[in-house]
Amino acid sequence: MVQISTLFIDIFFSITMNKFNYLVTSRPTLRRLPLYLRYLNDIAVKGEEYISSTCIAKEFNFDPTQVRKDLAATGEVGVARKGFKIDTLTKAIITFLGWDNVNDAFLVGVGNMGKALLGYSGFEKYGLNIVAAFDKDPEIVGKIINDTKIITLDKLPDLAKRMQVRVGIITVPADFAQGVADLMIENGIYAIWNFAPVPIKGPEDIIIENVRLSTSLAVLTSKLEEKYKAK
Amino acid sequence: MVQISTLFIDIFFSITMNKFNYLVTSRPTLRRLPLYLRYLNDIAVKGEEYISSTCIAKEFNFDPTQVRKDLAATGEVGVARKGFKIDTLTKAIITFLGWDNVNDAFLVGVGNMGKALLGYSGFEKYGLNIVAAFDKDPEIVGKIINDTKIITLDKLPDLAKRMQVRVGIITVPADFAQGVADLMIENGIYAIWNFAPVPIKGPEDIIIENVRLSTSLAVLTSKLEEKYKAK
DNA sequence: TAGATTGTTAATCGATTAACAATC
DNA sequence: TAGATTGTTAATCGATTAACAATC
Repeated sequence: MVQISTLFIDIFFSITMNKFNYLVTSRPTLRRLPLYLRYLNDIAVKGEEYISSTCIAKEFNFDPTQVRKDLAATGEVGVARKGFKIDTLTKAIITFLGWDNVNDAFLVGVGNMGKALLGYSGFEKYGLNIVAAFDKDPEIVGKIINDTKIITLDKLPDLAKRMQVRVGIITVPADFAQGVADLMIENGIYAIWNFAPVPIKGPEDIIIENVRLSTSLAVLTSKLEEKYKAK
Repeated sequence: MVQISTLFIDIFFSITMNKFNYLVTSRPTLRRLPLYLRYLNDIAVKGEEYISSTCIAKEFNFDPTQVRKDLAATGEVGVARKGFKIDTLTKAIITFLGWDNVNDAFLVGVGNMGKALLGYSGFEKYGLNIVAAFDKDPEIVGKIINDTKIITLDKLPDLAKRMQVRVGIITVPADFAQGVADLMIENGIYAIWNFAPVPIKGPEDIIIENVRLSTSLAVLTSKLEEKYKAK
């Protein structure tokens, strides 16, 4: 399988093409919360008990008010003069993001990107548990990568239904992405994390996150352009 | 090397931590342009000569005015009643994004993610040419992946200076990311595409794009949460 | 008490959308 | 000409930032 070409024609920003957009929390906030979480982890190690919004804001060059508003979204309340209790705040963010509810996930496409994702054992931290990986290539089927067995794609429908899997990860080449997505949706998967370089589409009630590298690259290269011009 | 753990603790949205922010064009526009580009490619194949903003907007569920404003940023002008000439518009976007100026790039960290990036041969399309890859692991050094030779990291300073490389791609584990970034910056690299799960920092004039998966995942999982709650 | 920090309301800023005259 | 589409100006919308009283 020519897996990798899949991945990087396009990546780096998630746009949900669907109108499943009744997000209570704004996207910017949702994007910042994981940043805070990592920072909280860093400082928790140092033995601190409280952290102020001012302090978090400084770390990321954000506005303290913005940080407080973001944190308010999680329901956590701070203490005047002290700030936020690190351990409960951490838990609040994790709960808010749904990272304490583990979701079983299927991954389809065991190319380079698929392998990279399988190799990463930290997804549980984010509430994602890849229970099976699928591919069409008989060379790969049957192998075990990072404790995950590679299964032939034909078995996905049956397994998805029996295991009640809700999340699908797509790491196949562009041409197959929509087909795999359709197959997933047909079989009860309703949240799709798409790493293929084409955005996939689905019914409005399906949650789709398209990962794009090209978007990231566009920001980088256009800044480079401006820098060249400035010289 | 435990490469993969690097990658996916965190990804999926690019935040430049630096204040190198005199972007003439807004980030939202910059993120949409690559989408248009892909769409233009799709329809160019069908033999159309002109495309209207209305039509592009429909494809992405955007507002036609927004599309026109985005396209205006590239300097391309449309024709009333017809729309935009597909081939010149395509070129205008590519030029605007700087994707026609090929930048030589170094990649550091040949783990799963590094390999995935090396395996993807389409970066030239985005103005990126990975000329060398570096790693510390003697097992990998000397091997050739997708026509790119893996070189020992010690040689980076010398080569970066001699080859005048400006762009660095970081695909090492979290703990090494900042160190690699510092090494790059010391040796004249001033644009860094960081795939490590920790944001890297640098002087204000250094262009840094941090790729985060966790951000993408946060949007996905929080939507899942809301969906569960709704039920 | 004094003062840092919270939570909240109001002001600002920027991006999206609406309105519309000009064009081909 | 008629009418779809452009480019642009104005209105709206939403997110960020400022201001500040309440708190510990």
